[in-house]
Amino acid sequence: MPIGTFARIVGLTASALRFYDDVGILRPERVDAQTGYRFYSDSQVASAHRLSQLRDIGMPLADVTRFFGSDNAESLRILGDHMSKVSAKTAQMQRSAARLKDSLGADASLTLCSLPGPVLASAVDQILTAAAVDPDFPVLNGVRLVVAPDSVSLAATDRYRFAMRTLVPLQPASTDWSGTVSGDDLRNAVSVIRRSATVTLTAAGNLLCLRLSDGSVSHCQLTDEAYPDFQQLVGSLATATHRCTVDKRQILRVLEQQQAEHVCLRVDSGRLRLLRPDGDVDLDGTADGSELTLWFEMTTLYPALASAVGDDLLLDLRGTDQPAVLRSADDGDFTTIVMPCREPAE
Amino acid sequence: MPIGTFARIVGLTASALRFYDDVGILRPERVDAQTGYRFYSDSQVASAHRLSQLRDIGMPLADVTRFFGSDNAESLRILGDHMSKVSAKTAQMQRSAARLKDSLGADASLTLCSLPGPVLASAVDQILTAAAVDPDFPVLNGVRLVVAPDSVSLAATDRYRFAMRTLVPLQPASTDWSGTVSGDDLRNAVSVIRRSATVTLTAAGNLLCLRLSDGSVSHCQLTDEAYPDFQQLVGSLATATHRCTVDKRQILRVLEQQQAEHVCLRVDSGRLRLLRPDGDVDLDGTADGSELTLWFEMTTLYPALASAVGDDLLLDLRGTDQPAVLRSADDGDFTTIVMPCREPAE
DNA sequence: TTGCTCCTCACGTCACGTGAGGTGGC
DNA sequence: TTGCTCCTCACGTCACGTGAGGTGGC
Repeated sequence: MPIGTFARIVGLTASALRFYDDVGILRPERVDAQTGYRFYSDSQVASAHRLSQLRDIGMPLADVTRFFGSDNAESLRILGDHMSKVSAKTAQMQRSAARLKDSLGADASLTLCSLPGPVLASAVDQILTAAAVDPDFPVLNGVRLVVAPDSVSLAATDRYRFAMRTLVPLQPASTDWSGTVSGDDLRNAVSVIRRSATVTLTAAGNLLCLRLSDGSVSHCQLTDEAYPDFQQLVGSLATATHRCTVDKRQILRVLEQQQAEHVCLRVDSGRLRLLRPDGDVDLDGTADGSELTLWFEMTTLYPALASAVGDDLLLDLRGTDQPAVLRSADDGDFTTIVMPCREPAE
Repeated sequence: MPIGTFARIVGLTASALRFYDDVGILRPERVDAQTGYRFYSDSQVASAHRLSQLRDIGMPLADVTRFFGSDNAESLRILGDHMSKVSAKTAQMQRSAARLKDSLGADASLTLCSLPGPVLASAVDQILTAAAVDPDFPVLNGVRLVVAPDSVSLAATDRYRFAMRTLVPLQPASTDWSGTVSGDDLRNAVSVIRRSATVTLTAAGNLLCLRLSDGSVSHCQLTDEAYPDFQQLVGSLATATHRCTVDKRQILRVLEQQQAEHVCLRVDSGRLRLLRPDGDVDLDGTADGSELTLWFEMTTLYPALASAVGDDLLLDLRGTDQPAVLRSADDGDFTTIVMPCREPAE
């Protein structure tokens, strides 16, 4: 096939293919002696496609040549080495950028509050389990931070689950403030946050600055996009129709052994049961209300239970199309709202 | 000052400075008409240094020009936009690399085990709190993975704290296997792991492949560097001299309110107490053994307690220079070993 | 004849780095 | 006189992209 057709198939430009011919990385199978036309064969599609992918990830042509000259294991090593370099470089750049942001943002920044680093890190870990990873909703990748004089709350949602944690600042804050923090930036910062005795949060422009005990500063981007109004969401919940208590350890243990993608809970004569094809399980605890069968996604319910605080949990239900609320039996600082799903078809 | 001196001070090369002069980005304060010698002033050091930093993070000169022509807030925006682009590009590259690795590593891979995604994700979250972030010990940034026929264990340590979690695979595994997984890669993968009903682990060369329910695959680099022999560490612990029970919620609550970098625990007449300058706190629970005063780093002890499973914890002590062991009172699948520290000087 | 693909060859890109050949000050 | 810094100017780098000017097949 001629160069244009080949180029479209493998995702390279004709000019790139001519260049690869010149430098000898990918020679056409046949060159017409008369016209100089290059012709490629079907069997060259695979390697040209791979070449295209290697260039997409920025591998230099010298390494690409080595890659094609090596066996599978060695090629994997070359690829891994390259990506390590890429990661190291971006990590380095992110640190430099953080220092720069710090020196720029030092003035005109607003001090929000101080928290013990390990406490904030645990809270961020808890909350981030509920943040979305959907590239279509970048806002939901973020964490909502609301600072009031005597509380700091973190919230995140992926539209199926909503999690909210409240912390008490070391000193009462002097301002009210709220913003949406980049979840990726926060995830990157959490390791160093955990290793700092205290962390002071300041806001400067579209940056949240985290000042650590050793004087260094981490930065997280803030976004201007509107975050769903979760305070209204929480406030507008209907009264629960079913109140259950759940033993966290037991239900987690049962869920850990099951492979199904959906979980079926049933309220029946004062008890909560987990329905499974290979045998139902009676759960410890109590359940008020009429008979009710609810389905949840395993990937929504398990993280909600696992990140909850304490062994005794309260689960408030409102029917099959209303949110369920999960919280600690004796502690209100971490709350999760979970949406049931439809009964799976099969 | 002449170009060479200036170059050394601001971290740029003389050749780069000549180029910046030519294109008009950074003009020397004075140019000798006779010799063409460039002379820079002290007042140019700051902006040249900033220019150097901007180039280090790969900002194009066109954006650098805008940066210097804008006010503080606008400069921060330009910087943030640039870093967003950088992050987006590396994320894209990492996804492409993952696909490539997958297509290469598909053959010759060894299936290790399958686990529910949310369960694995929670375990990884727990474990990663104990992994180091020290660039001097890159191995300790990793997570040790040990697969046996009927157990999968994850372990990590930063030399002050050691955490180990055991999971039960969905089907008994057919092999014994162990390796050290990149903590960064695992941290990046944990969000998608949590959203997959099941995850199948396979090893191919120096890669751990995580195959998700939707057919997609995430990859984590494995390292060949030797990981500390933690099984020997655990096996060689002396018998505990003090056995305490601790109410996790209570001790966390107390620690969350304190600002100090160190925590002092004291065993005394059958009780465990937390000594604080502003008043000691008697902790609920029991404590066997003679009088003993132990110090811990807040950044070591708090994450150990916060990631522990269950409300009732067992704390085994062995004196001031021996590791303490923390685990759930009725559950052995998550254990943390914590090193006490010296009494702080002040 | 028109429109399309293909060719070669020279030059541009981006942000400098590298020499060659020469000068100025201690 | 020697060694050092500085100068200009041309060319190289890396992986192509762009356009000019021209050809070949339907």
